[in-house]
Amino acid sequence: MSTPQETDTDFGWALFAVVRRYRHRTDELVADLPGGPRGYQVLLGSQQIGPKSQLALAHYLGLDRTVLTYLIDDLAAAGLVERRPDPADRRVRRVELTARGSTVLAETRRRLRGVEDDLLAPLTPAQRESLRTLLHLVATSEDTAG
Amino acid sequence: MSTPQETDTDFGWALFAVVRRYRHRTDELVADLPGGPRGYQVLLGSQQIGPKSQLALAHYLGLDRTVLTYLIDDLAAAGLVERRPDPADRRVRRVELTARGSTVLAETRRRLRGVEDDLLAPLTPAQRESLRTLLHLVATSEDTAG
DNA sequence: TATTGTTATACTCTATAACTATA
DNA sequence: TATAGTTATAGAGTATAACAATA
Repeated sequence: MSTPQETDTDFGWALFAVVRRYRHRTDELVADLPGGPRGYQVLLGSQQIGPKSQLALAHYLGLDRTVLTYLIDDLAAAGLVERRPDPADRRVRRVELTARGSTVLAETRRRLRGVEDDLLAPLTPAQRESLRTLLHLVATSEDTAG
Repeated sequence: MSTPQETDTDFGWALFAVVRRYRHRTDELVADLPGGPRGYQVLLGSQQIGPKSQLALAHYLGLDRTVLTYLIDDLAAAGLVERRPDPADRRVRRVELTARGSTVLAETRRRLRGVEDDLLAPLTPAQRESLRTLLHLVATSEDTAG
């Protein structure tokens, strides 16, 4: 009772609480996409790293390459991405967004942005900016642990 | 190209990136607990809300009550929690931490705290405090969306 | 009739290994 | 021999419904 350290490990707790609410509200927004939330992540990742190999994309997304095969199968069948052979290495399939994939991604991002705004509504604009920046810092900093 | 909104929806991306790293480093710390990460969450939730019904605990944790049954089965078998009948309502089983459960929880929290410190090491102490506070605000604010 | 907790079933997701083709 | 991608299999996790006990 005299040690107010209750909230010390609440970072992990708060992290998962926020994720739970985020997913709860965004699941329906990406439900129409092949692969749902992970399908969206593949589209976003493809745009972010450009036309790389599936393996590179899998590493970037933290997914297993076997999972990525299924996801890309479905996204390609829906015409959102294309597998293009790499002229320099015929084993490699470069994953590229199609024009339609870009459109769908942009539209989905726009709707997700609405949910984010909603979720962060309790914060002031300055606080929102701070939270985005700090979280981005933690997300992109080098991994220091073995 | 002229609209620098690339990072607008990166809140969601950063959120999941941080969670992925957090889980990757903490999974082994809770692997010994019955139920793994979710077992830990049950222990922490039990302490946080006190001896409530399983249904109340399930709601608090965002878990399904059927999942909670299995988790509590395993935690109880390991002597970390106890199901106690509620004298006021014989349908209800109050979930309480045992002395050993409290010890295990405290020790696990201590180790998780080490991982958090590691993860947040790129930030200054002031930034860490800010991030914890802001995330906690978002996590605990009232749900405004239907 | 509604609620708490348990059990049973099926569905999804994930992890592992084996396979093909290229290097 | 090693790597990129695919396929097949089994395991874990999850959701749904049905059930028993109590309110």
